[in-house]
Amino acid sequence: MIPEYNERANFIEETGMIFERLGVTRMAGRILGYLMVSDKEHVSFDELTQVLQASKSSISTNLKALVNVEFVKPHTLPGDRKTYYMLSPDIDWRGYIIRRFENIRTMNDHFKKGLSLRVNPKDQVSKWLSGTVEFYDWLLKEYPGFMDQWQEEKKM
Amino acid sequence: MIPEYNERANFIEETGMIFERLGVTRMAGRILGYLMVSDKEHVSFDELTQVLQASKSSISTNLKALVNVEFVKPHTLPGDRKTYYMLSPDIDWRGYIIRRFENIRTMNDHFKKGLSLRVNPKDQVSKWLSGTVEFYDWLLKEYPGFMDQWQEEKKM
DNA sequence: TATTTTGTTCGGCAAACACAGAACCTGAAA
DNA sequence: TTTCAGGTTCTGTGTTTGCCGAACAAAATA
Repeated sequence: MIPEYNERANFIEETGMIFERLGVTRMAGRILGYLMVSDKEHVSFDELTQVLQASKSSISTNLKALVNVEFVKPHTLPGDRKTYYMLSPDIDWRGYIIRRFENIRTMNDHFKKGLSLRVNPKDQVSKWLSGTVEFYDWLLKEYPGFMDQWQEEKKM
Repeated sequence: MIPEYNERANFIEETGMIFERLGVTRMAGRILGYLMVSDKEHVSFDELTQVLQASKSSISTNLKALVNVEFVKPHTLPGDRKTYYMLSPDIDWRGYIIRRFENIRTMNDHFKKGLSLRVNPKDQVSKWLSGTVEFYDWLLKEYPGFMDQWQEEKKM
């Protein structure tokens, strides 16, 4: 049973909304959405402008951004001047998680700095800060090992 | 050695920038920054407007938002009409991490939906999608147990 | 009752940003 | 050497958003 046109269209728009909420542009999300539900292995620039009904400039800009963060991979063919695009087959969602943990590292380092600026290292706020730092230090130390378990389990 | 005025001022601005990048307003970040380095246990509304040189409206709005997400806790004193504010002593950073994982759940559910819309469940994109879903399913199942180890280790 | 304190809320402005359209570029083909 | 295909970059515009100031509570005080 072939999915309805509207189901796909909805999916694309939803992808737009989801990624927009994550701080990416709506259009970039739509591109990803289309790449996910298109049954072609790779899609041309022109097809994107048409199916998403967007301007070339918007597609161009967002596509470049997606290629930059390696979510999308350009694909070329001999004797064809066009560039085609596909979901990067090696998007590393594990790496994506790791990058998010790095945000936490930034935050944790900042907390340490805050702690160092406090006069009384034993008052309520200081205690709170050091408790937080303690937890994050633990988390940042342990999470790579935790994530490695995935590889282990897959081998079995 | 008492920290320089400027070190604290810098810290506050940096906190603003960090939280802004996380999608919170700069002003909310500054409030948190000040609460972290102020040596008072709790801080009045008025003090915030003065030290951050911001309007009452901005402080009011951002403070309410921070109280709403339970990063900041209001504190009142008998015989005092003012409300004081402090870092919520039980900000749950573990819970914060968990909430971020919920974003991943949304994404993962969306990927499953995308997968269901594909005609050929064995082509490249489908494989990529199912690989991703597999990893995220694993992650979402296992991470609470992983995080619980923190409680265990602390008990020892 | 009038005034002050302690905020909240509303209207508006300025900056940021996503997108569109058009001008522009580059390399192949005619 | 023009023309065209395939994009990219620049400029303008509508929308969103953070912040401010001013108007507006509400409750204590005078």
